Amino acid sequence: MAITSNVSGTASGGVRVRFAPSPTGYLHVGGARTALFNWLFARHQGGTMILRVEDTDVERNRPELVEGILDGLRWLGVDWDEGPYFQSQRLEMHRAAAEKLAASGAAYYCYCPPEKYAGADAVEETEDARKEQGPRRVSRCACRDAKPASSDQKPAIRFRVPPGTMTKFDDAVFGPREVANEEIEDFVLLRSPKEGQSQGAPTYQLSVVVDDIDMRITHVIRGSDHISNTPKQALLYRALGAEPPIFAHVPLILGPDRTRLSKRHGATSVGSYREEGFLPEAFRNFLALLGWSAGGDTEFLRTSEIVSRFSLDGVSRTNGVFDRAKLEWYNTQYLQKLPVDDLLPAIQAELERTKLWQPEWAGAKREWFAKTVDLLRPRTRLLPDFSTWARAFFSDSFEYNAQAREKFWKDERLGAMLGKLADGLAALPDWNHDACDHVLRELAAAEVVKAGLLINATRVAIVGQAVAPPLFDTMLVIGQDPVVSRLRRASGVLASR
RNA sequence: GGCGCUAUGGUGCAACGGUUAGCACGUGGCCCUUUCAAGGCCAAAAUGCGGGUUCGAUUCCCGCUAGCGCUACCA
Repeated sequence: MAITSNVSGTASGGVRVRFAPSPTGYLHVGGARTALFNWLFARHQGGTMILRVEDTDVERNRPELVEGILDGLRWLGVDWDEGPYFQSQRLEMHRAAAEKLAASGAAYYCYCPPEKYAGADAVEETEDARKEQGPRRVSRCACRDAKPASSDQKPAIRFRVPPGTMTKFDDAVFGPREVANEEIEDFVLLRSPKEGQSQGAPTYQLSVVVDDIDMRITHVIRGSDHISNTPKQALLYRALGAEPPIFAHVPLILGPDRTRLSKRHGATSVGSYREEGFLPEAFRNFLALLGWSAGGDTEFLRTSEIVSRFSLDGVSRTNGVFDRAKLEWYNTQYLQKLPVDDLLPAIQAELERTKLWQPEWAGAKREWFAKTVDLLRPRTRLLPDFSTWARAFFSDSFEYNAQAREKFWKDERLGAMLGKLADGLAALPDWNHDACDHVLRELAAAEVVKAGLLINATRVAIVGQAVAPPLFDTMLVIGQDPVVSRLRRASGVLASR
């Protein structure tokens, strides 16, 4: 093919896959999963992951969204070895392919006005007609056989679907497919040029195939909404003298009402889950197991395990519902089970975001930080919990939760008792769990109240929350001086009400 | 309307001719816990319907139904 390529000419051989988003919106979870499956397949096979931006739709295209999509992929941990290539910079190559096909007779010039085929009116007109006719073959344009006598319309190029045969392709998920060519329309390859333009724009069908051939893609892994288009592409491959790749169509992700996941269902962008404070690895684990099965047993799989187990064989053919509750479960599992050191960077980032971070926690007080995170994590669901719910562990400036006060600061005597507790604790020569425990229980006995009353009230006093890790462990990480002063402050608040 | 795909508890998956149909999320209960989680244990909950094939169907075939996808000079 006499067309120029700007694809880097690395050595051939090996698996090559690509993720090809259109910058018409943010990276949504469906696209993210498609990207992830491509990536998992490439990494498992030791192949090459390519990123290609399909930005040929001038109308809907928003170049400024590209960076957001790339960011989403990076956050997800999906990296790529080549690209991003931009389809818009490859138009000449696509046009050349269309012209070549027209020249060889595999395609033809169509002089019909676009309105004849496109537009809401045209579709509706034929809709009724079709209902009465029942099963029928696709109609062929008259231009297929002869150039019309007169037309001032600049031509589009249509693919000439060969009559009388079946078109076949292999799908690693759905198995071998074949359709009668009579069911395939003569689809457009190159649009008729717009007013004032001399050249038409390539269509999606043409561009993907030309690019996939040029980039030597061996496996096309994409959403199953493309499966019906695939015969057209298989035809194009052969017309262009190339063997079609192996296709793998992955099931769609649905909302709770079983319709295709969309904004109506709430958050669908990967970015929104990042902002909510999900851990990328948890999100990845969740996404990987939606429409793919590792084989049964465990569902908590670190990324390296998923990579080593991933295979197209395990991909399901049924569309799946995006289950937010399960995603949250994954997040809590990662928050719980990860080696604490693996978690620290994400929590540091969260605390930096909320201006609570102290540099020494990564240095001299790193051990304290790890211990505190370890203490906190069984009770967290999302990253921001560390700077909201657990704020008092990282700052002296915190508020008393209204429900907590209501629940545990009811007793009138608490103001005085908390003051005495502060005194007792302040006198402690050694700050440890049992000593704190002892002081508190002694006081409870002396005041003839249940220890629980003091424990609960103290918790609110030192962390502002009704829910926190076990009290004496909490005291330990917060430290003697802060605990004492927080108790005095609370005592004052209680006394003055 | 046409063409195609799919069909196991509420959800995600397993069982790929022979199991008391398994696991996980969620739900309910119990244990643990002077908070709340986490954790442990237990429970309820499914093969869409109808025909075949077979000694035997969740599994294979056909029909129906339902859902979804495609049916653009969008991608």
